[in-house]
Order: sequence, then C-alpha cells, then structure tokens
Amino acid sequence: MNTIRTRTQIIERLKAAKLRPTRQRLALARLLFERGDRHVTAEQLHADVIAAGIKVSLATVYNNLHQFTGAGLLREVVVDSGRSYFDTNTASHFHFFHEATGRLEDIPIDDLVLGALPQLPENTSVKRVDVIIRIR
Amino acid sequence: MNTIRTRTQIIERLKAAKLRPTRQRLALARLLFERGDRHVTAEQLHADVIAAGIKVSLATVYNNLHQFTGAGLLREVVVDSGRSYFDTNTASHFHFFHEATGRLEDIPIDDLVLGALPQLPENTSVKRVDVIIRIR
DNA sequence: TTAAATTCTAGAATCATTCTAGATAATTGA
DNA sequence: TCAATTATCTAGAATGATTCTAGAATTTAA
Repeated sequence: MNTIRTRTQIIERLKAAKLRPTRQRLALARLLFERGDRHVTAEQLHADVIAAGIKVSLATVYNNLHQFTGAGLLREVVVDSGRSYFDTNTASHFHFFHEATGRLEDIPIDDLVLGALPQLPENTSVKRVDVIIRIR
Repeated sequence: MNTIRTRTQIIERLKAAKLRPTRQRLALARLLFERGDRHVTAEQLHADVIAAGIKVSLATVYNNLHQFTGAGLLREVVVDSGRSYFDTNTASHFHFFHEATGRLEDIPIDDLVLGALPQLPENTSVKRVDVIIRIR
C-alpha cells in the first residue's frame, strides 16, 4: 500500500482505465496516487489541486473522482450523510472515523476479524462489507 | 424488539425524554414505535404521517427525528451520502443494505461475529461500530 | 386562566452534488 | 502534420436533502 508511483506509471494506469491523461486528470491522479493511502473529499482534493497551481473546476474533480471509482482506482467510503469520501486503498479493509475532525483512518487488515457472513436474503449477493469504528 | 407499545406507553417514553407529547410528535412516535423495528428516512416518515391524516411539516419531522435520536430512542444509520436513515432498533446490531431498493434490513445480533476491536488511536474511545453488508 | 416555555410551520437559505451546453484539448488516421 | 472525431473541461444553473428563520400556535405549570 506504500506504493510511490512515478508520473509515467500513473499515465499508464490512466490509459489502462481508458481515461485520457489530460492536464487536469493527471494532476488529480498524482495528488491521489503518488504518495501513500489517502482519504479525500471532493472539496479537499479541489483545494489541493488549486494549491498545486493547476486550474481545475470543482465539477471536473467530481467527474474524475467518479471515473476513478468506476475504474476501480478509488473506493467510495460512506461515513457521513452529507459528503462523500474517496479512498485510494481499494483493497478490502476497514476504517476508524474520527467524529471530531472528520478524518478517516485505515485499520490494518489483520487487526479486525470479521466472522463468517450471515445468510443473505434470497437472490442477493454481497457487493461490499463496510466496517466503520466511530471514535472521538 | 417486537415491542408493540400502547399509546400510553409512548407518551411515557416521550415524557421520560423530556419531550412534550404534542399532536405531531405523538403521531410520529406512534408510527415509529408502535410496530416492530423500522428504518425510515425523513421523507418516508413524512409521507406516512400525512397518509395517516395528520398535518405535519417536513421541518417538524426532521426536528423530531433529531430529538428522538438525541434522546436515544432512535439511531441514525449512514449508508448513503445523500440521505439519512433512522432505525428504531437502538440495540447494537448490524445491517444489510439493499442497494437496488435503498432498503435497510437488520442482521440478527448473533448472525455476525465481530472479533476483538483493534487498538484505538491515542486518546480516543469508541462511539459506535457500524457494519453494513451491501447487497444487490 | 394566564404567563412562560416549547413546538410548529412555511418558506427562504444552505450545502454538496449533478447537470447543461458550449469551449477546449487529446487522439486518430490519412 | 493536419484535420476530423471524440473526450474532456468549464462556469453557472439546477437539484435534492437538510437546516434555518421568525412569527404563530400549542402545551405546561402555577
């Protein structure tokens, strides 16, 4: 998970996802994927990219967050009705949510064991299991 | 959890929570607590109370859902950034979330075992643990 | 019954997000 | 390299859930 990716690797990732490496998309992808795991909201990422000196509209940030999620490069985490968080760690894992600060933190996979899943309702399959430990 | 409460019991519950049993609040409380467990959004509950022939504004539904939650009579469940669900079952338990329909379903407590919680970050305590199995 | 306190309400305001439609940029194939 | 095609970007409007506002109505306690 500590993957530090180069610019070139990121461009490859985008191409593999059939997403053109435009100036805006590349800037967003670098902010998201060049360093370790991140949990961001659209607003936060928009502020980051602006701070990095690249002109990108908020709509574009939303578009790209959704495109990345659709391509499996991000995972949406629902902890707060009101805003969405996106997690660069797409492997199966759980979260601490700091209620006071709104910060999300990964729980190392082995640190929390989930027993066998219960029997599912008829004709359904699991899309995903979310575990959030809300702390303060 | 199959508590069928009488009108009088509900009034007592409200008084215990220091909430006046007004016409509107009582109507909402009866819809929520007279039958078994329910998972509702503000819009759904508003539609229900109107259908029951009582005139209540949407703002009042929101006010009361929050007051009930503050009093521990309801629990807010976050499954969807965009709208809030309120659960009349305040005991510790987990949920199935039907992504196609937006319906929440309780998982019987013993049907899913969560291992020991991981070590918490410094100076924090657990407020709540949410487990949501997203199915479709 | 009355005053004080709470609650209710319609409508405006807010906030995150999505939509619109025209402008710009990236890619493709000759 | 150069259009032509296609994807992408953008500002600003629109949306949808929720909260706020401030005045009216109701409830309670004495």
